[in-house]
Amino acid sequence: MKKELPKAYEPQQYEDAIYQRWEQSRFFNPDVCVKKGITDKNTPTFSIVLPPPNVTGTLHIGHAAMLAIEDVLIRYHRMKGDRTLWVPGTDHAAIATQEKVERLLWNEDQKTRHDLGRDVFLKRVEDFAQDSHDKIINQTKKMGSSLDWSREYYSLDEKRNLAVRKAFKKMYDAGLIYRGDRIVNWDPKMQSNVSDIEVVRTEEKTFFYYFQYGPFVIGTARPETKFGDKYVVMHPEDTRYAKYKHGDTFECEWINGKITATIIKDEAVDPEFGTGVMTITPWHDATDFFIADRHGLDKEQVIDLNGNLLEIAGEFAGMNILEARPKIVEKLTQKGLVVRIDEEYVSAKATNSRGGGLIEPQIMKQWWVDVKKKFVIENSQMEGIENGKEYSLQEILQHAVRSKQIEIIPERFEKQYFNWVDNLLDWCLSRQIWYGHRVPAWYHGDDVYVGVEAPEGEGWQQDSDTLDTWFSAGMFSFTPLGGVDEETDDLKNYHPTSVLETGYDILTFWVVRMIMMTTYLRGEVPFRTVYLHGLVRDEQGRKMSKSLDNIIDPLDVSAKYGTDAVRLSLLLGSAPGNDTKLSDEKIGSFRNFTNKLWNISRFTIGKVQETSYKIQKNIQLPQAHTLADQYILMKINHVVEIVTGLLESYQFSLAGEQLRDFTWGEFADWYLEIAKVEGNKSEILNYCLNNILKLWHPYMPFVTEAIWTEMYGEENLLMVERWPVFVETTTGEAQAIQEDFDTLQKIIIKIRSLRSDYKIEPRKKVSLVLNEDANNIFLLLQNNIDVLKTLARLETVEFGGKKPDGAISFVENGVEMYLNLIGVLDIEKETEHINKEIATVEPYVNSLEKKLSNTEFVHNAPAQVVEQEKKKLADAKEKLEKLHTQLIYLLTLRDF
RNA sequence: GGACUCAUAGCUCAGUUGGUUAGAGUGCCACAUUGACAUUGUGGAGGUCAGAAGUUCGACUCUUCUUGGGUCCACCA
Repeated sequence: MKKELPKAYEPQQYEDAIYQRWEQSRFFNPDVCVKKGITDKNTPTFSIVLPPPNVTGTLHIGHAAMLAIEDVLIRYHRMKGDRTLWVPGTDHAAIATQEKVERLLWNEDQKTRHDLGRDVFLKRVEDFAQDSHDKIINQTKKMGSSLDWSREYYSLDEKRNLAVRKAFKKMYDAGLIYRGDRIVNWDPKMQSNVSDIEVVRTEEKTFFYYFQYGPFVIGTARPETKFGDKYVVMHPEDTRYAKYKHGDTFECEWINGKITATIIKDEAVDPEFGTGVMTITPWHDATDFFIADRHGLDKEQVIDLNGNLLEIAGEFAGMNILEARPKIVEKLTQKGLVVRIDEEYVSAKATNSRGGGLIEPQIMKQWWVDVKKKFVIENSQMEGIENGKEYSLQEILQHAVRSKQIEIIPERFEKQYFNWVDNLLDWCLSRQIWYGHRVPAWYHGDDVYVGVEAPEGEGWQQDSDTLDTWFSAGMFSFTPLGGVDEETDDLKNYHPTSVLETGYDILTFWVVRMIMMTTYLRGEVPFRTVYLHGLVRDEQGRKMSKSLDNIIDPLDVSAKYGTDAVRLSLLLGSAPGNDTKLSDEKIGSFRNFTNKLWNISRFTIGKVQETSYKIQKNIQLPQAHTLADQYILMKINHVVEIVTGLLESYQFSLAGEQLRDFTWGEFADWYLEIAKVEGNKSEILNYCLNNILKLWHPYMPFVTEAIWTEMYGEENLLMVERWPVFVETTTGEAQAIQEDFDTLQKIIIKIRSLRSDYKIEPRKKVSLVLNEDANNIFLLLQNNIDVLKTLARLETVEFGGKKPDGAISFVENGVEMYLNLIGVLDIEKETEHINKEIATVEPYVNSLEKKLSNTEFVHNAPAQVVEQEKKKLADAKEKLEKLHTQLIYLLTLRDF
């Protein structure tokens, strides 16, 4: 016989040891499960590749939410018997990690990466990354994540690097990757180009200047770019400027003397904005760049890569642009060319989301993915994409989701997906940072060689640029399982993966790129389902950030409340794709529930051990002896069905709430209380607890495993037990049980409520009398008389009696009942009570009568609904009648 | 400028093809507590479902508009 469990669950005493047992079992690896006969090798597979956390530090609570959701899916599928694989990894996060280390380097040593040189700097980044990696892995394990560590990968390791080089070469050979001069987002601070989605725009108040430019007045927020402006552009339909013709030239006085300007008509100009006329700076503005491109105009560089003015600026050459701006305006003022200045102008300032450098557009040679170029596909396994036909990457992206070969949950994010994909622009791949995969291109004179390996011969030099981190990330559905052009068992078994679970904030960064890269390289989708979760915010709904000091560290709260409580607080009370608010209080309330489950188990096990019954692990549906037994067995079966359905449809919050309501509300508050009365329930208690632990395991792996160990010993792991199976029953039977139990519950609650209203001491027992028309529930109450008496604290129950003097009446299921409260009945109070109840029932009856007398309702509504309403009316009327009788009785009493 | 999303009890949220006297958790109030449960139990108060119009026999649910939060996209100099 085992020892009694401790009174309270202390997570710290169990969690680490349990995780170790899981790891030592090696059951996180599906191959081991098959080998040990736990999983059948012919069952379906279920696979997830963990979105690899960036090695930029430690995990935040958002990662913990991601781990919790994925672990629920994984543990559920593993228990269901699927060959279940969850692959861990970490991401080098090129730009983010380099920026972080550069910042540290500057703060600690006041040095830049250039002071150290490429090799030394990279060593420093790698050390930092390694340190981050180790912390992240520890945290991930602490959260209970059942990841297959034998398959762990790093986005910058040798295998992933080979995949990057192969993919690049393949796409280059197909003409999908090209090198070209385009306008890019240059960050002078980081000395790198960044992609459009890495740029954030914030509104900022600036001055907006109106300058005289020949016969025109032009507006600009950036006078420092205007040196080279020699084209003046207006809308072709703008009647104000109809007399000027496209291509006309004129001479005018400008910043550094006379220039010749050319008139250009282009629809990109908004006649409503400013004066409807502008000059363009194609080298430093994207709009201007495209205008210049359309008309074949000259492009001249004005600002260098450090943000300083070039020779073209004359006396301002070498000056930083921000320093030069007021001086240029001053000079133009002296020349009488400033018309006016709008000081309240709001413009969108572009900054690098990593590091915050001010973006200065520049024309530069970079590597790009051409998303619109058609290519002949040869490896397609996708429906609707035929081999030998031509498609562009963009078309395949559209098709994959439109044809539902990839399902996005919640569905509304499909709109965001298409909004992005339909307007897709070429993807700029190259970055001038050092940390990351190198562009696999080599130069020798004017020759460019793109390949997996460096070319033979002297004098070749590798491109110094690195690749956008999302280029390698775009292959993460398959590179952890096998390489490009390589068929491994893992790829055969686990790819496409079942679901990509990630935050909605990286739908465009990552999800789109994964679909693009994988459909091209493998001819199949990377995953079947995309499940997007929301962001975790603080209790006031703000984003968590260091500056607000509102960060909740998963390790802190895990130590304080236990990992299971943290997981529950992240899983419950949130909807897919919606942000959730988290607070200490919320986690605390789930810690309470964890402890409740512990005590439920403690009591249940104790109860069973009082009898000669021996606890079983594999237990069939037991025989019910009482209504309560029938009820709880029916209920647990029902919960299995509901929870399984909700998990299958990714409704983690609802599934958890259903389980909690069942466990706390039905099982603990009712069934266990009844079990104390009825006794002799070892088998059913064993059955219930067994199933409850299994159902909770995906949500609360530690406490359930700890209890399981107490019940069945160290040699059994709940983690690989079989998920409960829903048993088909006749619905009529279940409904009858439900109705009977409902009636019993309602009577007990009513009596408790009356006792509370009349301030009857909990210890004091009272008597219940049911009048003579109690036939319909006579048997029900007779059969459950002990339960009724104990839970409602009744001395006696008398059937078919008359109303005792001084008793209060109530109606339940059409039966009038009297609670004998001799000496405590307060006529005034009771009158008030009844009146209050009448006041709620009367309008209800009226509304039902009105509804049913409405012939349109009776004709148009389905017969079933009409019947339902009729029954409601009959019940309510009966109740109202009895309330009136009671009221009259009270009035006669008062008259005495 | 184009979209998306949210608005239900003090707080956090359910409410899935339109038919409920609108629910839960938490907080609050009252009572109880050697009892599996420091972290418990029982009971209670608390909502014109943001506002307006429409469709319908019937709207928290569908449509349109308004108001107020949040988010994404976009080359307004």
